[in-house]
Amino acid sequence: MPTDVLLDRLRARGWRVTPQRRAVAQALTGEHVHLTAEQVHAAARGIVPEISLATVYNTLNELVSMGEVAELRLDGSSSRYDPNVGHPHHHLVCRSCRAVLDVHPEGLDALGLGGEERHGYALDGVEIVFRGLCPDCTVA
Amino acid sequence: MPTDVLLDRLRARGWRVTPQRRAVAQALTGEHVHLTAEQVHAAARGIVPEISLATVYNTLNELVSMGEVAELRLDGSSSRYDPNVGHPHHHLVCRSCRAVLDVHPEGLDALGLGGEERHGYALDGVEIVFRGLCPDCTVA
DNA sequence: TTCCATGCAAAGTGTTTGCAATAAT
DNA sequence: ATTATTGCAAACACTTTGCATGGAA
Repeated sequence: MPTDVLLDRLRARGWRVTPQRRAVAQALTGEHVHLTAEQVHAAARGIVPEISLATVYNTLNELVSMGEVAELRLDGSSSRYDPNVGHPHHHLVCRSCRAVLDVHPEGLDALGLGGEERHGYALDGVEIVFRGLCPDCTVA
Repeated sequence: MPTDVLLDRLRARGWRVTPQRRAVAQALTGEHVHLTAEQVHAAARGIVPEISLATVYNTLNELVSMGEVAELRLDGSSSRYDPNVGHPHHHLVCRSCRAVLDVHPEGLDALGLGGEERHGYALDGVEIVFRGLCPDCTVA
């Protein structure tokens, strides 16, 4: 059974654990976490002051391609990183301050967003992106 | 009553119409159109060879802030531009070749994607982004 | 001891901007 | 004639990469 602790999962995959990587993993812990690379860097520097931004990017990219972290391009110029891949969810973004919250699928009624899961937001738009393989790519 | 022709709507708003802008508007015509700025540039150069990429970007940004075109950040590094704002819709993206299709809301059953609207894709993921104002920003 | 991860700095993208020349109204 | 738009090139922000050093296993 897979542990719930990111670092253990990574170690199990033969990841070489370094202080820098531990710091990045630590920054990416919790719910409603959607940090930019810059923000991860800032948080990680609080633990390992000499960590470079390049290392943060390298680490984030690995985590994403391992499927341990999701990369979100919600808007703006930079990607956000969401560690909460174990429990599928969607996102609620404030048009003004850009605050991002997780919304859980059970909270969806049809395509609206019911009580609790609306988190008090005044909704004015929904964007849905379906992913998959197109007919051509399914053959190949 | 608002015309269906983009250029007429723009003129009605007091837009100064130039050959370059006409070319951009023309490139952004049709359904299932989700071009990158580079692609719009290429298409527009077919009509006005001397149009610069900067002008394409300037024009696209105006169209977006006028609400006449939607900017999509589906994945990859660059934005895509979708002129089909009159008829709200969602998107279907191929993980392999990145083909993008419009899917119409009526085609959604719950959060799946029914027959016709599945366009033959083998689905393996859905991302939903809700937009609105958070409680703090609603007050302000 | 082996090999991988790190930091740095340079290079790369995609996008934006300042400015003088030009064209739409 | 007036004022906005254009093209160019430089500037920008974010991200990636090459390479020598250092550290994890």
